[in-house]
Amino acid sequence: MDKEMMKGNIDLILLSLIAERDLYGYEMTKKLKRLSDEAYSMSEGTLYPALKRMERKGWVTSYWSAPEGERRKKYYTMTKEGETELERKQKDWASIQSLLYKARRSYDT
Amino acid sequence: MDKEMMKGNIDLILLSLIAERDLYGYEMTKKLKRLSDEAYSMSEGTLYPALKRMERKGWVTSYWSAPEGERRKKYYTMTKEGETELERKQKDWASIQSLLYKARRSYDT
DNA sequence: ATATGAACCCTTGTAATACGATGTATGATA
DNA sequence: TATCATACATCGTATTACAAGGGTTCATAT
Repeated sequence: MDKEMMKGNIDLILLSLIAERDLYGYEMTKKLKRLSDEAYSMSEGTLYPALKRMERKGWVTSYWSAPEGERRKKYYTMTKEGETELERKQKDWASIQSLLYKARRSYDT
Repeated sequence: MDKEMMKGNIDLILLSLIAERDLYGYEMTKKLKRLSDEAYSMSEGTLYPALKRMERKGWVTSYWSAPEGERRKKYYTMTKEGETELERKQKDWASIQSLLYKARRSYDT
């Protein structure tokens, strides 16, 4: 997978995951790898700053889990603002897709 | 349109346009604006460096047009390498789309 | 004549980003 | 006890998109 193409799409991907259910960071990397059939590995140097950024923007919030005998995990959950932003990004994605479609058929225009 | 989301997609968009037929830079901005129903304006500060970059990578080549009585225009045309790269980027785009699709249905996984 | 604006090309500076490298700690397993 | 997977985090580097600015040419309006 072209890493340059992930630029700008990282947030959309993470928001899509978190919208389904609360996840912790490390779990996201594993899940993305599995969902992409091992094609894409999000580096932790990408993931954790991205989560911080999204929290700062108010799209997600986090909480620590502390069950007995388990390792601590920091879970992320969506906010209303995050849902709004996700919808916005989904629309943008669709717009770019439409633009690409038209570009491939624009010889005479 | 979210400008952060354009990152990494600029090259794909431009390659898609140039693959259809040779274009000059200024023409590309007008065409993109029209194809997007005025929603997206690619700034010239984005366009020209992008074209230079792609030429440096061997994806496109350029030539000046010099018809009588017309302004000079710098046209860009695809190379074999550019076609290969376009196909690669189209596959990457499809992969991300598939990943997004799966992410939205991954509650139990 | 000349002012204006559109068409056309380009560069520079800034902020944001993705990621490799690196660090730390804990729990399980060999 | 050594090692590996799990889990969180930061820093430095290269790359990027874009606003702002600069320049030329041509047509049209004043």
